[in-house]
Amino acid sequence: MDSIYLRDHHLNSVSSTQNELLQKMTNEHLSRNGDRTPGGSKYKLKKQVTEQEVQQLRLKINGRERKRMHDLNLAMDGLREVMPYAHGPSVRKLSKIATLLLARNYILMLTSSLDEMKRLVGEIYGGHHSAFHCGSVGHSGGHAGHGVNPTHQVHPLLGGALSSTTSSTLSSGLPGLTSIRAPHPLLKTAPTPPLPLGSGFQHWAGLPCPCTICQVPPPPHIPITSAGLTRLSSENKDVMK
DNA sequence: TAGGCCATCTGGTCCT
DNA sequence: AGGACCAGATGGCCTA
Repeated sequence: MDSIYLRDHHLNSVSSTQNELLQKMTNEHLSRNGDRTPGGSKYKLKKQVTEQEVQQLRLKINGRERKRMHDLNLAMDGLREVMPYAHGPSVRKLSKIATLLLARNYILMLTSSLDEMKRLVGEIYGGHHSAFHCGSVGHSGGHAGHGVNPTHQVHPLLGGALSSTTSSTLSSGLPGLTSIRAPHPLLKTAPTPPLPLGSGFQHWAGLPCPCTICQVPPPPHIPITSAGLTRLSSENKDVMK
């Protein structure tokens, strides 16, 4: 298909400056297509070579672009996997735009949940950090996942709270909550019911934390409005039946 | 059948 | 110079 597509639709309009060779060969190709006058044997030989080289170069570039898009799609699939949405063969996968918008809302929801958790911790422990059940207080190392650090010092979600000495910053409400619903025009659809958690979505990556903090029921699930999910929603209805 | 979504090709631009 | 990235164009597939 590639070669056919190349010949029939694009090669005649090639004027690329991707590199000098391609441009030079393209010009020769254009001039050849322009009048189609048969040239001498010397020209014919050069013409054939350049045409092959143009095609090879074009295929090479196309292949790179294809691979790049495939990698992008793989990353998108990886994002879909961690999204709190129903997975499965019978469920249509999220579109790209829906995945990105849903991911944004999900991050905002997690951020607000984190702030709420910080606030609760601040209220419960009131600054008596030494009595914190999770052991010694210290920096957990930023993005280290829960359970990754064998020392298990400070719960990752609480790092910022414990580092703060005042509860004023902790009780600053839920700044991100109001922005959960993205103002994206695609989100004009009616609010969707709470999205079902995917089978792969588990609290703390499937490792139940013994901390009492983690025993606190999670905040009410914020409905994640999804954009352009009308088709998906209808499919889910069928799945739910 | 129209519209949405996607894959692919392509030319241009920027970066290393 | 070569590769990465981006946006436009195009055509196919699917659904309402």
